[in-house]
Amino acid sequence: MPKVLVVEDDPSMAAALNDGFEYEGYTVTHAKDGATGLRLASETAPDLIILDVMLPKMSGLDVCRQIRKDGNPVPIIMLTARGQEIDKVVGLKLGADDYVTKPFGFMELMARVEAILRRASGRRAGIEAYQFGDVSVDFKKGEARKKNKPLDLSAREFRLLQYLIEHREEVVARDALLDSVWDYDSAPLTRTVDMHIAKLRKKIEDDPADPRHIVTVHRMGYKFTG
Amino acid sequence: MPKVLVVEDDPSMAAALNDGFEYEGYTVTHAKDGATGLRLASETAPDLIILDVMLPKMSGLDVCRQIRKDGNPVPIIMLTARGQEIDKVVGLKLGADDYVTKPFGFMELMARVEAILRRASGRRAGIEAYQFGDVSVDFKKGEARKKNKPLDLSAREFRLLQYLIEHREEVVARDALLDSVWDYDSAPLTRTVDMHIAKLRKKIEDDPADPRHIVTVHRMGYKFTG
DNA sequence: CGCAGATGTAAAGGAAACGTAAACAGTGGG
DNA sequence: CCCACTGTTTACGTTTCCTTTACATCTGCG
Repeated sequence: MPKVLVVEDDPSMAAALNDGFEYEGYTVTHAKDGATGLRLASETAPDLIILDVMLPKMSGLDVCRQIRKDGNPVPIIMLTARGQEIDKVVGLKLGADDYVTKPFGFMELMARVEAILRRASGRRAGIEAYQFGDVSVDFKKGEARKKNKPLDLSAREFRLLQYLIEHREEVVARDALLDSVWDYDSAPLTRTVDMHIAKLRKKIEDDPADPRHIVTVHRMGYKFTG
Repeated sequence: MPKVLVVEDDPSMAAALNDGFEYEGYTVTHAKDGATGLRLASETAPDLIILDVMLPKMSGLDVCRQIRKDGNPVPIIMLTARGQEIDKVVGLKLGADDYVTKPFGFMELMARVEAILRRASGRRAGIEAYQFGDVSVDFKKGEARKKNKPLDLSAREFRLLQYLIEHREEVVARDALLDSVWDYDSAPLTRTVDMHIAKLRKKIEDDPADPRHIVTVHRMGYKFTG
């Protein structure tokens, strides 16, 4: 049962996060300003910190910077208002692990939280079956369906999809895929990955030209969202 | 390593259960709606089903009822939200084995799971006999028949067929077969497996050129479907 | 807008996997 | 020793699908 520290000055937002996380089984600690957040970050040793960028007095960026300065590697997710996109780069540079732009759905936040906690705990699922949208995949049986109709996936496509799902909500680099799905000793000099991504999209996406599940992150790789 | 099927539409709850069970060493399959849950319940033959009562379209109660209607005696634990206490009686009447009210601690759930699995631990061992289509096999006696006529299977063919049947509906890799049916320390550099598959097909399939029971999954292995 | 690098995607060889027959090898019985 | 039987390897034709290539399109940036 992970502990979450929410640093947020807006009472209604704080209450919403509190309720949401508690419903999901997390233990929540709440700080209304940066100084308190900083203190609780070291005192309560949370597994994760949700940090609003806009805070009275001490900004979330300062809090983040100070936490890292103290040598605390706890995962941090930043909340930014729309139009503060600049903060993305700055925040990530300062040591945040992810950021979410307000307004956001709680599900979206939870997806990131889970991805980050999964990453932090180093546990990889080894998923045997998965379902997203109208697609279901059973890796053990080597079967996939969309709208309950069989999908004809090749072996490579299965492995690629499995890897993406096991790293869902994370950006996966091409050479990471070449490493794991193929057995290349690193060599991003081929377009093979892109090729297979395209084939996969054609099979599992409703509109392959506007993919919802396998999205490309320019200059970084691909990300599965399901 | 028992298999658990989680039927839950809420992604974060599903993820929490998934992580928890995997941490405890269980193999987890996940369905996001009742129809999929129903299908996976029969296809993956889980040792236990965690079933949310509140599901889109088909309610957990309906899923439970249908599973029992299909004659599947798998233990089922229902998840109900607080205030749905009525469901307890209904659920248990419909054939659920236990129920847990949300929110709940994972420890509490695990205690019930273990209790139920201990109770239902009439674990299935190595298969002794099996029947599919017009073929029947008795591994204990070492006898096989097709259309009621004796089939002449060699010892190796028996072991191969037994392994395939014990893993029916799953894709079995060649090196897994070499490991289990032969005693090779892994070395897919031989065509022996393919050879024996061909021989088996010639004996048990109606049309060996278009096999229905032992199908090949390109680049992955073979799959028995009975 | 225009450029450079990155990505989408269709088409085309070509490599790898597979089915199968036939040769080869080991074993036990008469 | 020969034979029957089983299991393994080899060889080759066929099928599958992986990779490469080529070009169109897009993105980020000045």
